[in-house]
Amino acid sequence: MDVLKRKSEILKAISQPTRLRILEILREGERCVCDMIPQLGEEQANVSKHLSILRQAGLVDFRKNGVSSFYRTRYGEIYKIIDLAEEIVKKEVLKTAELVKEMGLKR
Amino acid sequence: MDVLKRKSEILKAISQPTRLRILEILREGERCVCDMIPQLGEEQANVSKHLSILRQAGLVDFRKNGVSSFYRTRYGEIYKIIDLAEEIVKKEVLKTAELVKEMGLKR
DNA sequence: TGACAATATTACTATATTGTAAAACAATAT
DNA sequence: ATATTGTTTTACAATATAGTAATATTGTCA
Repeated sequence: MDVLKRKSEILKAISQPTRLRILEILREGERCVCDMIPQLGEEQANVSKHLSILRQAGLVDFRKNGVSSFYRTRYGEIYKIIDLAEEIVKKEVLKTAELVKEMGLKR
Repeated sequence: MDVLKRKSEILKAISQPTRLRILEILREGERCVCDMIPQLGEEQANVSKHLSILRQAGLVDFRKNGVSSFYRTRYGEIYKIIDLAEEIVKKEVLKTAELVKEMGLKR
């Protein structure tokens, strides 16, 4: 097994916008697909496909109860990763704000 | 600006195997493109393109010195993200190892 | 100036990804 | 048995991405 490729797969699976939103929902704990669909406002088939990508990437577990499927995240690290990405965004915003401030002063 | 989209962009930029390798080289500090190419064993044009993707994603800074370009990482968070992905891989390996052990005992 | 070296860009092809629509499944209710 | 509900899978079209080859750009040096 190639660790590099595996790391790439994991990060790629996390990186897609709809999947980020799914993971955000699962941050709270186990959730039924039927609950995710309205929250996401995406086609049911689309949600299902993104869930299957997260499954294939080994990032989520799921169990079936009757006709319903319940998903949950497998690794807390996923959220640490997402939060770090958010920190980068925050830093960017901060940098831009400072730049604006500087430009303002120089008028 | 859409934070979700930006997070997605950042993680996607990091997730590609060749770019992960580039970022691994830059972990040590600023590096010249001319040093990266032989280390990566990839086409010059390909390396250049991946660097431009990292630039566009705002993850690296670069400066020119004569004909050479020197790149460096902009955010330490990038490496925290990569290391967390590696932790997930390690956990997976551990799980598999335990499974193998269990199966071994049950023979 | 002209040649060379390092890097970036463009053009192109092959492959992957996303979203949607339609069909298939499986569990439950009628 | 048939219908219904929740979910997954398949098929397809549009778009994005990665890699390679060729070309352009820029700085340096003879």
